[in-house]
Amino acid sequence: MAYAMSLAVLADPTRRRVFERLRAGPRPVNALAAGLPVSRPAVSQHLKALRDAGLVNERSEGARRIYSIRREGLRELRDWLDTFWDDALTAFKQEAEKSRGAEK
Amino acid sequence: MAYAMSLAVLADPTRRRVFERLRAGPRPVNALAAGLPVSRPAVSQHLKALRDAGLVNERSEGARRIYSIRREGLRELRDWLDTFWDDALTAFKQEAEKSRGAEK
DNA sequence: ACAGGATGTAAGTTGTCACTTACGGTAAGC
DNA sequence: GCTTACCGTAAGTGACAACTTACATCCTGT
Repeated sequence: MAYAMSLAVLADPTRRRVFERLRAGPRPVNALAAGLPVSRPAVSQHLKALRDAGLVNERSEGARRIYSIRREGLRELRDWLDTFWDDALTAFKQEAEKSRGAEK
Repeated sequence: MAYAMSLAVLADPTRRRVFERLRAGPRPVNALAAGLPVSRPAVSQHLKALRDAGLVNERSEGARRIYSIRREGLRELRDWLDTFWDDALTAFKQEAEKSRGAEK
């Protein structure tokens, strides 16, 4: 059920840009917001959403909050996508298709 | 860039339910809309969105329009997800982390 | 040709959400 | 202590998108 939240959270372009920036390594909010066309509070809100979805980790370092990618949070979404490649399912689908008749 | 559209399209719960129903095989709009808490036109609109994103195929069979999953449409999203597991990237990230010292 | 079923599309409404500004809190430096 | 930087949160606003109803279109029987 968590893959639904991952999809919803990653669907927003700005939020996705923040998430992708974290691929280069852990970053404080300042660095994540720099250069983006939105305000820093907006980035904070996006980070909260990412955190609630389990997609990022948060760690305090003095006055800074360091965010980093949490790969585990992506696993459910990945698994869900894989269900569309499942062999048994594909076989069933092809069989149903074949026994159907003609196309177009 | 197509993975962005896939994310946006699959983020909607109702649209995702329609898409998941197609796992059982090709279906006409009628069958897809049956039992859903929304009207049939709503399902039609969702199918258009899925089609524009390349996630489903459409085939005419008499008066019916038969929709089916198009797995190719999911590949970019799948590849994008994989970039977060990429080994070379992880190595780079760990190295950058190690040789850090100064940031900002 | 007409009726009925199946589907796409137009137009309008409403809720949600991403954004902004303003403010509060904490940590580090002078 | 005071100031400044860093960050989260509250409140309000505007745009978009998912939905509805109504209508247009195409196909199939009779």
